[in-house]
Amino acid sequence: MTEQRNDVDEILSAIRAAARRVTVAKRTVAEVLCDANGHLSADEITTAVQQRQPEVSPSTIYRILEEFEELKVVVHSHLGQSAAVYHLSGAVHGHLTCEECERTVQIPASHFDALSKDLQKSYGFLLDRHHVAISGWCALCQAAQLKRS
Amino acid sequence: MTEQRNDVDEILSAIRAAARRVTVAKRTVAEVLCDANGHLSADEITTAVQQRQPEVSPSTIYRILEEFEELKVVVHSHLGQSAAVYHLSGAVHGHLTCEECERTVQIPASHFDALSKDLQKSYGFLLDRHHVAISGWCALCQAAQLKRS
DNA sequence: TTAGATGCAAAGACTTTGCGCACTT
DNA sequence: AAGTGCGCAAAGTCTTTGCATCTAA
Repeated sequence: MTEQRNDVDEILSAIRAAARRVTVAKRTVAEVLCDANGHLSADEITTAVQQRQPEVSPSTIYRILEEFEELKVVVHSHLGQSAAVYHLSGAVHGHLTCEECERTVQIPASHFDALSKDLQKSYGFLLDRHHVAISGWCALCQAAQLKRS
Repeated sequence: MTEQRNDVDEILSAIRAAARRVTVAKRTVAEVLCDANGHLSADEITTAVQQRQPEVSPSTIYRILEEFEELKVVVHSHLGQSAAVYHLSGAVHGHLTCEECERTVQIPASHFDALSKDLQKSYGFLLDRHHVAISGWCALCQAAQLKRS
């Protein structure tokens, strides 16, 4: 219940600024996203929202997430093989996903500074720092694999 | 019809080495993958295979691709928002996907050398060079956006 | 011969859409 | 009052699975 009122209010302001309507469902999604320190799948968001507002349907969650992305307050990425995950766009970071244990860790976007410059220079490509999702193997799974062989 | 016999044969050898069976469907999938210089979605692979062998069903394609991934001859990534794409693991490269036009370009894996070292050092994370998929905006869409504003 | 591979159809996971009512502004 | 937003249910897309049949080895 560590609602960061500031963040929630920022989202609600963005909604008003865009002349969209502030509803209970949107407010609750905003709260859930602010409470979560990491990324959540649409399904996890739905569950969390329904704990507070059981009437909210999954399709509404998707519509709200879509709206939040348009408003640039939320961002999603596709990690691993499964469903998309959503998080506040304020938290600029990359994702490292282990192909073995499927766990994901977040790292500061600064790790991608050099790569970003390189791609800009070589290909004119502007890297989306919110969206960086790297696959590989985490330290633990590497160690486990070594032990096995 | 530029079948690279070498690559195809390598795949077939890998199948035999794993005591799996070489079938018409597998051979055709291997040929399609070798013919394609880039990455293909499961659906595109199915279509291409069915042009040569109309009887092959989508589920078989998925099963074959799964087997090929186990054998480490094929790799898939999730680009953009849509379906997974598959390609030979021999072709080590990263993907840059434009969020605007959805186009993807391949770049040499060497661009990720520095990042790879950094992640290894900072997090013990071993980057999967086959799987790197970066989102952002291509030069053309950036230019178009500038013009608009 | 016989275990693995396939085709078909059905199920599953995730996401989007149509429609009429409800709620925000 | 006016029109956006919502719940519900159905459809859509991509992928997996069960089972009987077929086939490579």
